[in-house]
Amino acid sequence: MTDGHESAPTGVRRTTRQRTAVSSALAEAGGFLSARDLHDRLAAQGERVGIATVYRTLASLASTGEVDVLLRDDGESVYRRCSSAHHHHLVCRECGRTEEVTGPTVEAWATAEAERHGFRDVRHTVEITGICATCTL
Amino acid sequence: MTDGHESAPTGVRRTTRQRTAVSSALAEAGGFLSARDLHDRLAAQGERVGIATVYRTLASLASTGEVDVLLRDDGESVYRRCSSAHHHHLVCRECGRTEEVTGPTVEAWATAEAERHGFRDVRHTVEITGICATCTL
DNA sequence: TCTGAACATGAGAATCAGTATCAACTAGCG
DNA sequence: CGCTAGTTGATACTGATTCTCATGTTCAGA
Repeated sequence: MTDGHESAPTGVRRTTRQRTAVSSALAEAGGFLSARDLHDRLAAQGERVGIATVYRTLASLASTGEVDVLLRDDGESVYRRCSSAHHHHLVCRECGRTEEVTGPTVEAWATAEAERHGFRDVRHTVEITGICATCTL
Repeated sequence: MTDGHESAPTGVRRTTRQRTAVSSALAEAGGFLSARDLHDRLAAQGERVGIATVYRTLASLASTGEVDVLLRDDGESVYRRCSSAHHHHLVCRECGRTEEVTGPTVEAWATAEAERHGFRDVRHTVEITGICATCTL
C-alpha cells in the first residue's frame, strides 16, 4: 500500500552527504538523541539536512543494527550509536546517563519462558531505570 | 503554570457514569486496548464518553495500578485490566495475544546489575514478543 | 567522462496520539 | 434542597513522525 512514491529501493544503499552527516553526528554525540536533537545539532554545525531525511536515515541505521532505538515514556524515540552485540540499557531517570548491560540469564529466561508458552521467533527488550550515583549525591 | 482550570483535585474520586463505563469495558475486553479502541467500543455500546475522559480515566486507573500500560512499538499506549502483582508480558506480534509471566530471576538480575553500577531506586520493564502457537499454524 | 535510471532529498502538508481549555454539568455532603 | 469541588466533553492545540512529489544525486556501465 501507499506505493505512491517513496519508491521501493531495490536494495542499493547510496552514500550521500546527509547520511554521512547524520551518522557521524550520532557518533560524536555518544548518548541518546532524538531525531530533533540530531537535526538541531546538524543545523548548529551548518549541515543542512531535512528532518525527513534524518528520520529516514535513523530508521535505516536502526534496521541494520548500527544504532539502538529506545522508545521513551513520553513516546519519543531516541537513537544512539551502539555496540552491535545484544545488550540492554540501564538508564538514569535523572540525568539520562546510560550504561549498557548484558545478561545471559535474562536471555535464557526470556527464551525459555516464551517457548513454554508456545511462542516462536522470540525477541525481547529490557529497560532498567534508576537514579545513578552522580545524581544521588 | 497551567493552573488555568482542570483544577487540582483535592483528593476525592467520584463515581461517574463515564468512569464506570470505561472501567467495565476494559474488564470485558480482557486484552490490551488503546484509548481509541476503548472509545470506539463504548460508542458501539451506546455509551457516549468523550475521548478526553477516556484518557483521563485510563491514566487514573494506571496510576492506582488497576490497569497495566504498555507502550507499543508504534508509540501508542495500550491498557489492560491486570493483576496488580509485579509481572511481565509475553506478547504475540501477530494477533496481540498476551500472557503474563513472572521471573524472579530477572528481578534479581536487574536489581543486582543496577546496584553494581551504583544506581538506586531501580525499576525495570521487560517485554517479550514472539509469534504465538495459534498464529504459527 | 558522459548518461540515465534508480535512489535520495526536502519543504511542507498530513496524520495521529495525547493534552489543554474552559464553560457547562453533577456527585455527594450537609 | 443547595452548594461546591470534582468532572466532563467539544474542540483547539502540540509535537512527533510520515507522506507527497518535484527536483537533485549517485554510480554502474558505455
